[in-house]
Amino acid sequence: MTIAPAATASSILDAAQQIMQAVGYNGLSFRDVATAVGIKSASVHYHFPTKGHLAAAVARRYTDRLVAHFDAIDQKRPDPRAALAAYVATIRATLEQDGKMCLCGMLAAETDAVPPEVKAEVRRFIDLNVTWLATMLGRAAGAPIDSDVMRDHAMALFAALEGAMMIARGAGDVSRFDAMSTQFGRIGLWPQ
Amino acid sequence: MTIAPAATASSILDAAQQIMQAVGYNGLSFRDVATAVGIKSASVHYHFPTKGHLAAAVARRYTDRLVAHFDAIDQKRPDPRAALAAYVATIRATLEQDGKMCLCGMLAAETDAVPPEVKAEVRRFIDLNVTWLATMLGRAAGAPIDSDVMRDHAMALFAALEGAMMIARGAGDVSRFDAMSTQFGRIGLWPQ
DNA sequence: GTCTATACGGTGATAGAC
DNA sequence: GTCTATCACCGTATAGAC
Repeated sequence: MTIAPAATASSILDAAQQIMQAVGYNGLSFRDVATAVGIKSASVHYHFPTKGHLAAAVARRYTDRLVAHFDAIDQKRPDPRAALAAYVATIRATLEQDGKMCLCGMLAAETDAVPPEVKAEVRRFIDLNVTWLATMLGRAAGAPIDSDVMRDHAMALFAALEGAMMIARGAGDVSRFDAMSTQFGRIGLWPQ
Repeated sequence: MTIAPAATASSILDAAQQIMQAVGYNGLSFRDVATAVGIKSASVHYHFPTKGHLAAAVARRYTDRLVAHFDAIDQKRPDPRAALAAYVATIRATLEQDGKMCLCGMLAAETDAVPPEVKAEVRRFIDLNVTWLATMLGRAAGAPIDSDVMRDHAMALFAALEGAMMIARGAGDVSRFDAMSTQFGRIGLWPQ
């Protein structure tokens, strides 16, 4: 009986994700991943044959974890306002972890440099966020969910938060994210 | 008398900017720039000794053009609402040009992979946008300009628009930018 | 200013030993 | 599963001819 069947693969995904959130798909290299894990680059190829496979696997796990996170929020926070606050807090935590970008925001910016498998995962990530946010906004408003306006509103909120991560990073001051998300709330981009 | 003293340098900047808006700093290579211009990579090095110099020059010109654009808007559109509408239209035009990112949004995402000279230019770009937007928002509101809240609001608006570019690209549907900017306006992120 | 030639490390990827 | 060895290529950068 194997205790950790895919421990190395998991470590590889961890390292690759961290690198991609810092320097993007183009900045990812098998050598750096291998060094971070403590193996050689050939061993990384054993687990993930190509860079496209590796990046897609990272993005897939990232999105799967988001789904699990949504489930947890839905269970713990029945109030849509509390759920949205928890969502924003999660994004903030990502940024605070050493000033990292959202993985899918980074890949969205790099879209033209990224293989199709990865692009598909980025779209899935965006869709899941928009759908969940639309549901929460709909509940908070008491309006029917999934209307076109709700989805547009949800996408606008999602994009605003992703943009705030990006600009806070670019400004070299992660704390500015808070100032921006406060404004989003104050203006009514999301209900509080 | 030289008619075009720096025609090649200018073409190099054009090509480098286009590439960076598509695939970022990490995706930029001297070879690709040289091919696009129709020269050899050694000739690119003659004009811009290192990649850092080249990228910083691209970013500097990009920001200088923004300043000129602001001056033009200020002259032609005394009404702050009209000025803001012109600003949003400019961003939209950037995105529609073959689905490209804002150069500085791209570099902001890539921040950890970018040399300090370039980072400084990105910060200048952000500051200029925030300052100008704060001025316009202040005028539109009739409130005193440059208050802290105005700057936070301006930065939130700027980040939201940058995020909308990024997510529209990632979603593979540039037209979604319009849906999002409409929402920003509807909600009151900027006065209309 | 632009070229050819070249140096030299990084990079994705594979073959084959252990 | 992981290693060593190797590959062909891409990348930045420089020297020196024209």
